[in-house]
Amino acid sequence: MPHLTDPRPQLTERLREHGIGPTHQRIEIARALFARMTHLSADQVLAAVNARHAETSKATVYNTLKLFVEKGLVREVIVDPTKVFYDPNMAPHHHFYDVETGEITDIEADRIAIGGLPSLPPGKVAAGLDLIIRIRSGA
Amino acid sequence: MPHLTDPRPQLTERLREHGIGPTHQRIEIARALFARMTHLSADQVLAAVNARHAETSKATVYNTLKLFVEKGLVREVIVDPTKVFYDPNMAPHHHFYDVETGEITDIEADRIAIGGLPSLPPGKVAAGLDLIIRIRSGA
DNA sequence: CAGGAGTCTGGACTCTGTCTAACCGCCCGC
DNA sequence: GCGGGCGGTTAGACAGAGTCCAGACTCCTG
Repeated sequence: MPHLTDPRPQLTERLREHGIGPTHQRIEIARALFARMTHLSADQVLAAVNARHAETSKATVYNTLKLFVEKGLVREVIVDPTKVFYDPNMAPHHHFYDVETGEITDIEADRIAIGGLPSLPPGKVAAGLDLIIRIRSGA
Repeated sequence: MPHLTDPRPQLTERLREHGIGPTHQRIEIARALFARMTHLSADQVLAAVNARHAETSKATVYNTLKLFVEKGLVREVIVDPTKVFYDPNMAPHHHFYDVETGEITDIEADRIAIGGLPSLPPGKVAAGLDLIIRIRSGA
């Protein structure tokens, strides 16, 4: 009975598509993000990777996450001043951020209409658009 | 010839309006923000205050900025994972963030139309809406 | 098998922000 | 005025995220 759903081949493929040489550590880090498909902070990724066999250093996790962002494999979500979250969902979308629990939830982009975007300062191009709706419990 | 534009009385007044007891340190911190009307990080505020006569400790600057945010005197802008910026402009508006220079620029709210905001998760209320457009130089 | 480029590692380090315990000063009741 | 209390301030130790560095490792190529 062969392993039915080993994700490593798909992950290797996906890394290659983005011009990232697949190494053991990079595959494990990609697995941590794409297996869960949730927003993880760098230290959550580190913990998830090391909870399995693969021992990986903090520096490698930080370097790799930065590389993934540069190569367009994941997206940075900056909502909490104390840590950065990494979002494996690259489809256009926005975020709810619960300021009490720290929970981040996706909002599909086509559920919000943003119109009349202003002209950019001269010589500048858009590098990203983040709409963050902060929420808390209450009446 | 009396001092024509000493801002301290206005600042004292403004602090009182927001239920903040005016102390020397708080007035100096408010002055640093409102004299410039730009986005400053906590350590920039600390440097600005201490560049004048007033010696003020790091803890007081952090405590005071947090107090100002609670009382609705200034607004936190979270765009850079390494530090929080404080924005004395409380009128509804959004932000450009230059990822290369770190510069933050205001966009008046009525220049952007955001429609069809999604329903919030049950039991939650909106606590703020931040639209950040990241820009960089380039073609 | 040797060389080299690229990758990984642990640990020291930096920096923003928090905490704590003592101190100060202002105001209020007497 | 005088004393006491309490909010505000302080310096410095501390915590946690992220960076840096020099050395070691891996894997590909010739």
